[in-house]
Amino acid sequence: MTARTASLVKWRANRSTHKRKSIVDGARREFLKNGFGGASVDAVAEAASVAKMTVYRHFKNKQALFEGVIGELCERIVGTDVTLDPNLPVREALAKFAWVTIETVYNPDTVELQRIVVAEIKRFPELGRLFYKTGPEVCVKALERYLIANRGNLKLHFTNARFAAEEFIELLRGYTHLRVLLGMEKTPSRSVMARRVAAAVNHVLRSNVGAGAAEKLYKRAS
Amino acid sequence: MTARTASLVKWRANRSTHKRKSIVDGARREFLKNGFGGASVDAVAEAASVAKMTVYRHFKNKQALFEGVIGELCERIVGTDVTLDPNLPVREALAKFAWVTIETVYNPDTVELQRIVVAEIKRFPELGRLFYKTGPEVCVKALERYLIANRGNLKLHFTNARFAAEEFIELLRGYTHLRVLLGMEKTPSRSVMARRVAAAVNHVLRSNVGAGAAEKLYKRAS
DNA sequence: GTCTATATGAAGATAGAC
DNA sequence: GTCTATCTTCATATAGAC
Repeated sequence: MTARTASLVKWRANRSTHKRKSIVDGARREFLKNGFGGASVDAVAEAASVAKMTVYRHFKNKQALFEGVIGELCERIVGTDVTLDPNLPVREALAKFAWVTIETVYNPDTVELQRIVVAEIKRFPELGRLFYKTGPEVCVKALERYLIANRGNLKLHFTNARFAAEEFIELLRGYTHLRVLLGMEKTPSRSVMARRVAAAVNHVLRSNVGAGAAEKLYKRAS
Repeated sequence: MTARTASLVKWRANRSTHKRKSIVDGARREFLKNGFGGASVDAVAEAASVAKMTVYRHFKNKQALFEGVIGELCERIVGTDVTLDPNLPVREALAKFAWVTIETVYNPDTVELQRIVVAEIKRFPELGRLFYKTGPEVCVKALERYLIANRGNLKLHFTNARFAAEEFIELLRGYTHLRVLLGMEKTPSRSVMARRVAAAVNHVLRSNVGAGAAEKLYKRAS
């Protein structure tokens, strides 16, 4: 093989992976916007500036494409930093964790992802589990571990760490989340989020710091 | 018009409304099982034991049928008794309300309805509002009114009744609801529900009655 | 009002040239 | 690997007899 043909092969491979990426990007936009049924492969191809056949070259069928896109989304929505800093005072560690979590939960892409996963749960049951394991469960487990580790240090009011962790995130998410899912409200403002952070932290610690203090903790944390 | 033709007309009208009902029933089953896109009008017609044309005779198109079915479902899922009994002690009134609410929330039909409404929120934005107004909002408002009315009587810990009411229902629903929506768990057992009832009531009253007591309250209430 | 039979159109998937 | 053009299926919606 000459140097010239080698570089040609390489260029082709690069172009191929590049196209694959643009297909996945286009498919993500289309799926998030219109759902599985609403997004046509034609639309995906057009969004990716690619011929439809090229889509089928890279993915066996529409379902494989969907699974690929949603799987990738699930894994990247929760970043790496969902641990609670053991060096901070407990209240601050909780508040910082709460801020990271609530911003992820209310991220428009996350909301759209949850909608579409719930919508297609019958057709793709595995995606429901994947979403839960890569998203909510990661957060709950991190918090649970932290609560257990700090059980002795502080007067925390819980008998079951897992249960307490879930309540924490439940209160953090709040009723607003339902309205957002139902398309009645946009992403909540920072002050609304601050209120939720305060509610969650106060509940697990059983004390009374207002939303203002939570806002300060946000500034310090970010 | 003779008596005989009159009765014939009446019989025909009855048959027509009867068919309409069976169409709506069949459509509800199909839509709840397969969603809007997954349910074909053919399937609806077959489920209703009716020719497809008859479906189009009663409903302009598939979307009108869907809106009719979902609308009807929304309105009947929340029964009439979402008021809090002012004659009961506060704790019992709250627990009774909580039981009625949580059983509605976790009713399989309700879960499926929420899934499908969320799924089709882009295509049918009004249905999201309808669902919220006829379901969650009714509960929140009833509780909010009750909390305001009883603010003076008892040492309740809230500054904003609306907010407290939402937190109550949020804790009542619990994290389990997410797992149910994601298809990972079935309808929770009565003991799990009792735990949730206790969590919600305790939170709003800031005290400590366990799930066992809530179970007793359930028996007394039903 | 209800049925059988059919038109219309959209969308998933493929054939074959380059 | 990528494209244009095409096939096929299936679901919405309608026409016309009874």
